[in-house]
Amino acid sequence: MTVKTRFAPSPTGFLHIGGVRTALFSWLYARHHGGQFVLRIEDTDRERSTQAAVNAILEGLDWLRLDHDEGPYYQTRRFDRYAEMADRLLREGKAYRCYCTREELEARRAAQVARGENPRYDGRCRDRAGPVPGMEPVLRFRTPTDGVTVVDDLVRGRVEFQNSELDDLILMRSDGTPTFHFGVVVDDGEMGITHVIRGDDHLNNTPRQMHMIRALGYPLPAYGHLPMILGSDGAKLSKRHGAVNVLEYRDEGFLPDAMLNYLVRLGWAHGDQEIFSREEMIRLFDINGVNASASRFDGEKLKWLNQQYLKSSPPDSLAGAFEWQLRRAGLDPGAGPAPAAVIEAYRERVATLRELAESAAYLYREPLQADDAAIRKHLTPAIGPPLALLATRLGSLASWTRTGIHDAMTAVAADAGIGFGKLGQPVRVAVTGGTVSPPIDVTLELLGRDKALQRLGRAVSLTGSGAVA
RNA sequence: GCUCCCUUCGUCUAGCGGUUAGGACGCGGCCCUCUCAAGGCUGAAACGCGGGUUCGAUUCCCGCAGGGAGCGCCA
Repeated sequence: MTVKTRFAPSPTGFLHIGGVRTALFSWLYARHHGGQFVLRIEDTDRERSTQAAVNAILEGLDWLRLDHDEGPYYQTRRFDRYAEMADRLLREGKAYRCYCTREELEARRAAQVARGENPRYDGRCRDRAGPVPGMEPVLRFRTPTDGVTVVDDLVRGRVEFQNSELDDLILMRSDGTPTFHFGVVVDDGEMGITHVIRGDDHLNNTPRQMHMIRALGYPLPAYGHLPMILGSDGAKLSKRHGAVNVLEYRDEGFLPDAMLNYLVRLGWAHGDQEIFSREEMIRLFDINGVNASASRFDGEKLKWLNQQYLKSSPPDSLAGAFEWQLRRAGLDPGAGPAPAAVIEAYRERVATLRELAESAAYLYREPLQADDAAIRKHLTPAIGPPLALLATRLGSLASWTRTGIHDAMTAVAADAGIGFGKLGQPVRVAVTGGTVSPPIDVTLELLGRDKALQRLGRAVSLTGSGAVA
């Protein structure tokens, strides 16, 4: 049997970080077993489904390169199929029409809760003789009333449910559209899904869906219910924990592989290993190793991982995303050094590509934006002459390389009778406008001779002016 | 309220009857150093509680407590 899994989001919002983890595990399971991965959009709720949400899901999966072999299927395009199956169940007596109104249902639920019972449909239309004139009924599934249903969950093990605790789910709404439960079951059956890997918020739905699958005559898939991802405070992951939309992570300058690597380690491990390439994830992942307990999302560790990826990726492979970040920051990538060189110099001092773009902005922006406090502190009158001397020496350098620059600086520092650092920081402030950058020789090399000399010259005039305290 | 699930450092986790309970993020210290990082070394930090089972429980079983999910003509 070839494995076939699916990711079945409902397009009612952006692609959530928890949804991505579910998609990842499902995708990994399929890839690990050489199977198929299906994407299915569960848009049966027409009120809340939007095209924008569909696009966000597609864009997110595409960014992460979680590719599917089939789909995307849209449930709204399969309505006639659900209707057929519904008719069949009705004819076979496995489903029945229910004429209870929402108000009646609600009142009964309230009464049940008041009595300390598990609120559920009481089955009163099960044996109703005829229709109620002028009313469109819903179609309900006739769930077995006794016995036990066992879910052999791939991550939780054996879970038992008393059928008496289950009620009769609605299959078709009074407007003739299918409900989520029915769509899922028909689709999983018809698409030949062998392993249903989803969030554990569905564990309670599983026994009911199993009954429906049997009634429909489909083979039962295996189930694996993944634990939730919580916010850093243990509460349900939401906006106030920071970004929950994957695309925000892209915008923040995270790398898709780092994202996946972080997510795969939430609930799964392979010994002490922290870094997994895509290939390793696929080779090593198995659902048996997945934890049953919920985990918290830790943005700090994600950043650390992202930097690990930044440091180990070929700079050229990061160039496109870096340039994209520059443009987002309103900078022109063509106005500065080659992206790969900047990445090379900065990747161990930033955690994200966005931070990189911010840190390296001085390379692309003209005129320089300088920090006043840094100028006051480092561009003192005393440093004026050495700076001027350095400018002269650099101006006559045969070739603009970091070693040549470094030698010139060493010589000027010696002439001035100061340590390298006493010269380095003022130069850094002069050319970057701040106190933080890669090694100063590398920084100057990156900037290029023209800009470096021009900024040095301006700094010299600053040291001689009243601008300095 | 009812049903179901979960419980190892602050966090992510390793562990699958006998370990000085390991690693990683974060945090502290030291080293390196022109700044910031990165890196190296190092330190503090955990088996929720109570019963069993067993020669022996972090590990198996049962309670309790705490946390979570579900209980819609939402998905």
